[in-house]
Amino acid sequence: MSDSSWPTEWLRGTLTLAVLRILADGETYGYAISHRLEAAGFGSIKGGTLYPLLARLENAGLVEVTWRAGEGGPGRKCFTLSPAGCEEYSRQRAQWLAFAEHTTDFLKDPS
Amino acid sequence: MSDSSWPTEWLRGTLTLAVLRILADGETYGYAISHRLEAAGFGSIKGGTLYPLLARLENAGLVEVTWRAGEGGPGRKCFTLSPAGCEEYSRQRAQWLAFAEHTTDFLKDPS
DNA sequence: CATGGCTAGATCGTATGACAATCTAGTCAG
DNA sequence: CTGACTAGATTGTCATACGATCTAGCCATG
Repeated sequence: MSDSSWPTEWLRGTLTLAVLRILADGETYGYAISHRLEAAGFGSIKGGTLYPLLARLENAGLVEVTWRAGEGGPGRKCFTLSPAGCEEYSRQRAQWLAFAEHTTDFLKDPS
Repeated sequence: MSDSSWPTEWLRGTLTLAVLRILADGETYGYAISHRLEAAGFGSIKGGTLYPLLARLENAGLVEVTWRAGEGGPGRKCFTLSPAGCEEYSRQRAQWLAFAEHTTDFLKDPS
């Protein structure tokens, strides 16, 4: 439990969903997202991973972007879930819960 | 149920574990593994995915390989879990169960 | 006997995407 | 002025999943 870094291959798939999950809590920005991911046990996600991912979300119309002047720091690019993003999040969330259950069963069942 | 295979990004991470799971039932060969994966709801895994994966397992010393003459067909390359493979499987299995629980909690908890 | 279909394994080229390293730029403390 | 921290972004590299394709053995049909 202590170190709790999951294999990166597992995180890769979940990362988009995890980001959607965080965005579902309300507007945030990249830097904060990376900290929340780390706090949530997803390890430290690097800029080279996170920013392209956010760009993909933006590109897919799942998030809306606003620039805000930073308080005590540089400007922030803030992200909110678009309606399509909310929908996509619910869909993926439900699907992941089903997937987790499915794989759990698969691993537990004898043959 | 049947048609909707999971997003490939999710399968990617789980695929190795799923193969280990199947190998844990005893000796099999590639072609049969791909059928069992499909039957288990992992979609149809192509040769270009499965054989390199099996080669990686072999390379890592997690499986042992035997050639057997095919009954009514070409020869088969049969795989068994090595002791190290058994250990690795238990480890990954436990870790995945924990991971599934962790992500489930993460998705369910409000903020 | 020739053809096509099934089993079985393997390889190649392409595309995706995660990561480390690096860069710019703003603020603040010393 | 310098260094630390926040914040976003880019670049190059590496791993790997996939589709397509190939070889090869066996069988049934025509």
